[in-house]
Amino acid sequence: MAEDSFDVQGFARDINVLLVLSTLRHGARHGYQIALDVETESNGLFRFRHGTLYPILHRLEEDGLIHGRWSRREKGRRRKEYTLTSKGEAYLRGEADRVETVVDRLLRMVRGPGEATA
Amino acid sequence: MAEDSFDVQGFARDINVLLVLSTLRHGARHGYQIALDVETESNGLFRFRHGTLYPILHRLEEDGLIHGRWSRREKGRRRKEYTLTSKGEAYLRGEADRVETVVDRLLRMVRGPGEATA
DNA sequence: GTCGATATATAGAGCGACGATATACAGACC
DNA sequence: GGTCTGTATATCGTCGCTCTATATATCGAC
Repeated sequence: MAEDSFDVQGFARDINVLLVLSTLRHGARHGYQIALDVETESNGLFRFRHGTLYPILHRLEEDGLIHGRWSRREKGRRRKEYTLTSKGEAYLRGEADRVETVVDRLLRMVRGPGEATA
Repeated sequence: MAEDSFDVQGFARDINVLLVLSTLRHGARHGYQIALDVETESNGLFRFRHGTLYPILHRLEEDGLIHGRWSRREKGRRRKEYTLTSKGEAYLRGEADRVETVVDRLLRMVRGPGEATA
């Protein structure tokens, strides 16, 4: 019996979602800060362009994985602060495991059963 | 000093390329057989639609990672048999390591430093 | 007063997988 | 003879998603 097929096309999006949600594990963040955090914490390996980030934030909020509210500031451009919902937390854990499993299976196929990991 | 940024968009393609090249490690294959092998060996987790597969094969041949030649058969539809070139073998090894590294870094960020792997 | 950093947002371009469709050969079944 | 299924390669149009570019807005520094 064949299992569910892996969605290759949606993988890029999955990775971006994981990155956004993971920064919110440490507390509330607004969009611009999320982009900075991801780039800093990954030493530039992962990076968000704002044309990618904001649509993702809107979609995640719509899906109930994050919750956003406009913070009131006396000075500066207004920000939208996002927090991780319990639904988002659960998704984050499940998705991380799923990515690990899929890539593990992929590397096993690519390297063959007898070949050790570098 | 920031390292090179990870290309999120090209990751789906990278995965498909890895799958194609890995089946050719076991010997020459034609396109249709590659698709069957990938699906069988992964127990249906990974899967190729022919609208995806053939363009990839053409591009890989153009890039010199695989080499194709039409097999002469008395009966049946003619096939194009592909073999892995030395360039393709090298790419396969390097790319597998790269995927592993990137995903490792991703999961480390997502799970945090103190959290063990499931 | 203009430049750069902060901050959010959208429209359009472009890349790549996917679904549909086409072509072609062979065996089975009626 | 005609149809259906399985083998086998190929292309086109669509769709989803990232990326570039652009727009708007606030503020400090020069």
